[in-house]
Amino acid sequence: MPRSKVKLAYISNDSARRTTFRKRESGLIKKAEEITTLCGVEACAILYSPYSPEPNVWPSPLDAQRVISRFRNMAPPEQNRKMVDQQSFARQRLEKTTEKVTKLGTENRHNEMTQVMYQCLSGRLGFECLSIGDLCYLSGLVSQNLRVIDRRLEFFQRHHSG
Amino acid sequence: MPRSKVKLAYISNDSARRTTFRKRESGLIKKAEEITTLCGVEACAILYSPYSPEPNVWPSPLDAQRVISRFRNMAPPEQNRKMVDQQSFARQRLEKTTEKVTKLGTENRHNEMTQVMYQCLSGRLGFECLSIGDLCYLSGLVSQNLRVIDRRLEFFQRHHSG
DNA sequence: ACCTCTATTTATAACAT
DNA sequence: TATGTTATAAATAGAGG
Repeated sequence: MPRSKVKLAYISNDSARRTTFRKRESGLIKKAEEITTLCGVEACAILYSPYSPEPNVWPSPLDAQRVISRFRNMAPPEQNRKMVDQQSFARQRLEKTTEKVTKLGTENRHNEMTQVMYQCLSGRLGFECLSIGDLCYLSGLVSQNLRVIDRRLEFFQRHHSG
Repeated sequence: MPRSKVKLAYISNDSARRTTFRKRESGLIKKAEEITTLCGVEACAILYSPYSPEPNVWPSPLDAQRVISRFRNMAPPEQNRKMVDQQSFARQRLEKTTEKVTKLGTENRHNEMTQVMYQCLSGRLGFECLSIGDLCYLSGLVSQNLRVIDRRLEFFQRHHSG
């Protein structure tokens, strides 16, 4: 918006679009950081772009997943209970669905966290983007895997020398 | 930041914090809209606050869930295949976990979309925040439910008159 | 393609209503 | 407490290296 006012439309020039994206991406993340700090609220942002194989997930993949999970597992609205009788059949279906999603979501969440952990271990995500809590979880997972690997190594060594 | 430069720290004054949140919330969403329009990228933002019972989900709950699903179902990294032999056991566990999450995620996603649809139908989410694609999906779901309700009504009417 | 440097536009803190 | 106004800080488009 400096130098000249820009029309709010897709930038067709490839390099200009990339430059604008990089600048505005950091600006957006900065604003997100500021609002959480200033107002003490929870937030997350996910930015996909063709300029990076990975999405930019703020504040961290794990924190984002926690915020997302909260969104996904929201309880069904009180209002549903006040629905007119003709809708009771539909409401029952909602309650069944919601229950199923909540159950499945809880199960799924652990798998997701495990997946993110593996992404960190494989170097696709930097440790520096993880919070203290995330790092504790990671530490536990690493210990578990180390025990498995140690047993495996022990087996190979015994087999080799025996 | 105008009138005076503000320190980046939690605002202890309740009403000032609320005011700042409202202003910055709209600013952040505007910036998110701009970057997607200008650069043609996908993005989503979720803002939780004590000022609203529902989180502010941008661009819409359904679109956000699509972006999130893409994040959750990312394929395991190529690098894993290059891991040293001692780690192969751990890698196999990762592949199994990832496969399971992907399968579960696909199943779960449909339930999530259904859940959001019900939230819209119950008035907890405004239709105006849904995109054209979301509205088409919603339209189909409404039609389905109408058929069920019609059948139910027909049954009651027959029972009453018979 | 990526910095640095402005000229401007935009966002917004404090004030006013 | 919400909404409107304004002075100032911050973000950023385009230029130059």
